[in-house]
Amino acid sequence: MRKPEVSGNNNNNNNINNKLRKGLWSPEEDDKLMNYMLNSGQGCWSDVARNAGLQRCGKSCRLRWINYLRPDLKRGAFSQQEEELIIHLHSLLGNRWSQIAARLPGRTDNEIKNFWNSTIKKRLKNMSSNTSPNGSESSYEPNNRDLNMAGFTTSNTQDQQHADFMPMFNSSSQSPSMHAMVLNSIIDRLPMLEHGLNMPCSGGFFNSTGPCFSSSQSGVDNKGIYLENGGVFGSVNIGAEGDVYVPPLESVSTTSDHNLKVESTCNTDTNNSYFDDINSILLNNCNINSNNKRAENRAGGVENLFQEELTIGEWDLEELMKDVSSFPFLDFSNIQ
DNA sequence: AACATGGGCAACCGCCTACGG
DNA sequence: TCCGTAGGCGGTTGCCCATGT
Repeated sequence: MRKPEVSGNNNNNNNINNKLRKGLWSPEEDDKLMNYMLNSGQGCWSDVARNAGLQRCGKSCRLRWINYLRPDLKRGAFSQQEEELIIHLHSLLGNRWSQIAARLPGRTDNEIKNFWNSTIKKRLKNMSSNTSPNGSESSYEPNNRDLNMAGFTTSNTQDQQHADFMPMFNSSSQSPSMHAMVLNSIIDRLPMLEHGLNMPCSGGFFNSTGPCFSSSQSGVDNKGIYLENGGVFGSVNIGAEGDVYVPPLESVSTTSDHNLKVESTCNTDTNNSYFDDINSILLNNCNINSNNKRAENRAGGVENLFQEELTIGEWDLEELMKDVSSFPFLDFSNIQ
């Protein structure tokens, strides 16, 4: 965070640029940007800044909108399910925060990045040091190896299968374009969380079925505030008092026509989905009610995890490419 | 009560890419 | 083909606040 300030070191002769503000956004600025975006929709961000009467650069407006003002933001603490999915996705994608964020509706890349750096990384590091006293402390970067160190041990076979999958990201023999194609294909098939009350329906994500950014409060109809203005997104989950409603994440599912389908209730006491088991390991010694059944199922759950990835790894490229375009995943790049 | 410390997170920075002229 | 501009993204900074001493 930074104190609001007026940028005075700009050599640009443009008067506007000379008075660009930096630092924290005031409520008035937020109002201006919010009103402009709701009324006019998004155009060129520098135009947004200018037309909204903001003495901010376009980038700053974009960031403020994406990370704070966007009505579909969930905010609040990350649920366990979200946390587990982040860990899982990070193990596959690394620091591709935007890709990870695309699988967690209502979460921003910045938010996830911060969460990872402040919470998960620290936790994994602690567990790493606990599990392997001789482990090196320097240049720590949680990855699959760290997850293994932290208890994600698998049979040799499955480990190898997992390893067989991951080199797709590392192979130096692939051309960059092929590399990107394969990566994007796989990324597009990763599981994503859905809003508990906004399950994908006929029109895709963010359609209006749940308590939304209701017309009674916002003056926009529930067809989606930006859909009409250029297809930004449909209605969103905002709580009754304007608070962001954090719906229970009932399930993780990648909709009907996908091979990859993971269902998991968000209950730390139930079932042995792999998310639950990851959690039981990562949150080892934490205050989670783990029953005996869960303990017994840990190993099996981890196997499930890698079995899941094995399933991904077994898809052939043709099949991947065939289905890529059919995915209804929310792509925030389309709304910016 | 005062001060020190560390965590959380909003915002900025710099680089890269896409795109239009 | 080159160049300028805007958008996108990951890394980093620095302030606020809770907690500890």
